[in-house]
Amino acid sequence: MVDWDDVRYFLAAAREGSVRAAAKRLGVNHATVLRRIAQLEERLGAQMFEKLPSGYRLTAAGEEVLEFAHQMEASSHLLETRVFGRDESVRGLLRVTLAPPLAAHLLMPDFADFARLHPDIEMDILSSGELANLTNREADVAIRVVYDRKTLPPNLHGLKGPEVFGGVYIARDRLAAWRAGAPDPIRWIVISSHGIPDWASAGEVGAAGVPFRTTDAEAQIVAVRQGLGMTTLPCFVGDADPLLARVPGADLHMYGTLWLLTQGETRKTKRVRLFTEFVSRRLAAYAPLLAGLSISRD
Amino acid sequence: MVDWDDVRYFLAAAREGSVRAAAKRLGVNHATVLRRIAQLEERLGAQMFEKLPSGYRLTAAGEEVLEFAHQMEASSHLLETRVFGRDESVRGLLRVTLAPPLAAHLLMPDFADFARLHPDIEMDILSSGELANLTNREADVAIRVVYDRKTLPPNLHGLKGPEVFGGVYIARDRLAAWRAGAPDPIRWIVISSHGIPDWASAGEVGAAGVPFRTTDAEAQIVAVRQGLGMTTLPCFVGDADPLLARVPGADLHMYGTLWLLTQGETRKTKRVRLFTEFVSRRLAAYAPLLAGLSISRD
DNA sequence: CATCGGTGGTGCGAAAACGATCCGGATGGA
DNA sequence: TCCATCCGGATCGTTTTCGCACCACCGATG
Repeated sequence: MVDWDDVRYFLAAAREGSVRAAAKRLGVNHATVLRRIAQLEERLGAQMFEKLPSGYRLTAAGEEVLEFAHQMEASSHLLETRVFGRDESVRGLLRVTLAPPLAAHLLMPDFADFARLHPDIEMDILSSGELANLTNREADVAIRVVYDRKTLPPNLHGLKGPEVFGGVYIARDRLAAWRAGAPDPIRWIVISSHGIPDWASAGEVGAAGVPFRTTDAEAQIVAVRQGLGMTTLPCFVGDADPLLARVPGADLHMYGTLWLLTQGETRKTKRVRLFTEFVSRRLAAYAPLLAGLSISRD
Repeated sequence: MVDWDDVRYFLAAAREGSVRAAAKRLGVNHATVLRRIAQLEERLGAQMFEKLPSGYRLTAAGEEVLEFAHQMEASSHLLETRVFGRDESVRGLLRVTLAPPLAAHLLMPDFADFARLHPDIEMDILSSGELANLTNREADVAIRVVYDRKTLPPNLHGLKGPEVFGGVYIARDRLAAWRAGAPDPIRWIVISSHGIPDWASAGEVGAAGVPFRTTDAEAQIVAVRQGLGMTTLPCFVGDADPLLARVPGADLHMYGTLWLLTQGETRKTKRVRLFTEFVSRRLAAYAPLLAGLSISRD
């Protein structure tokens, strides 16, 4: 008899394209994936993959099997969401996925409040950066900034939040030094994968020199605080930071609209309802900050 | 993450209504089913069953889960049949040789199952009695009862199966009549070429009169059913026959060990591997019956 | 040409799952 | 009533599985 769980390993390997990547995603050792796939191939009596030096590639047989593996996965997800949706108790696990800056600079205190308010809810904040998939039951609630509503997955239920604006920021003392006539060039600080948004202009302060690149948002913010230059930041980050100031003359720009996303059955759960309503209220209170209206321009 | 294979155990328990029956069907220990279901319930965070003294009954949550478990099973079946149907090398002839009683009284339903599972395999059951020679390519697979392992041909690849025991049997109503004091002598029924095995004693029932001889095993069994006397039979024949009973006081005796024998090149072919693995699993499930443990001694 | 990060594959010791076995209790007949 | 036969559950060695540390190999990169 085929071990159904082997199909899960097969599916991961088929998605990731290599045994090691699949193992990383599954949170197990790559040798385990290797063995489970070998076992599945043995029990099915057919090769699912071509074992290339560059990784695993599906054979024709594997392609056909993949279709039914997806079916099994879909049923498995339905099974889990169904039983989760039945759970009306406040106790239990609640997994929230959101962008790291939202967690670190805005909502973490509110999450803490919520956790104190409901000690029986085990909270799991997934802000590693990857978009957790609600349909795959990797999270129960997603908080995302969406620019075009049409890009929202149609199977998710969305609760609309405030709009998010961003601006161009620089360290306060750096700005003062520039006004005092300091000659050092002011550089653009950008996240490597992003580049300089086309809407960002340097305002009255001219940017010069080569860009300074960081890999993540936190390093970017620290770099700006150090006075290396200026960068684009969401207003709720820049305006809330006492060490930063907006670059005069630089315009704000709408990043998008915040959405609280929930999925199918889990939406009915009491703890999901409690959480979304709680966060929705807090977000409404943050609306001016998010829109960049919390400070007067200078 | 939920272990998909746990769903398989859940499904079996839901179908059978008890952990032990599910374990029997799955061919595992009942403690295993117990653990897997407990694990599934823990990971889903909900009870699937009411644990009644009379067995497991599905809860409302379990009923809902059952539907998707069925979906997973259906996908799993499709997955397996697809990969089997895809495998061109499964087509072809498969010749199996085994002793007639094994075919007639034990394995024929399993052969039928295998044939239904693999409609493209043309099966040839050689149970005429003569020992087909694997080395001479008269058969692809041999199922034999071997007493001394050293008598196995060294060039054959053997897959060891359960041990086979035999006992002394008599018709139930004949036994009852004897207990009631019927004066008719109880005769030994033997196959002409065999005689009475030296390990066979009449137990509490004394044997009298001349032996009754038959030429083949089927006639021997029919004769015993008619109440002519008692005879030695493999337990999987005698215990499975509702008209027969063991002679009280007569001991069991080991006939030997079942072996699944394959030869050289044919062993590598898919249909041979499929068949041997299939039969091996079935044989493992028959182990208690073959060992004479399927009924309590009387 | 050396290095470095990626791949699949392989032994070995630790850890988890398993099977065998026993137990207490419910249940249905003799 | 007593006994046999189910049931779920707990315990205890044993087997299987897993994670870890390696290895060889390939390709890109400096």
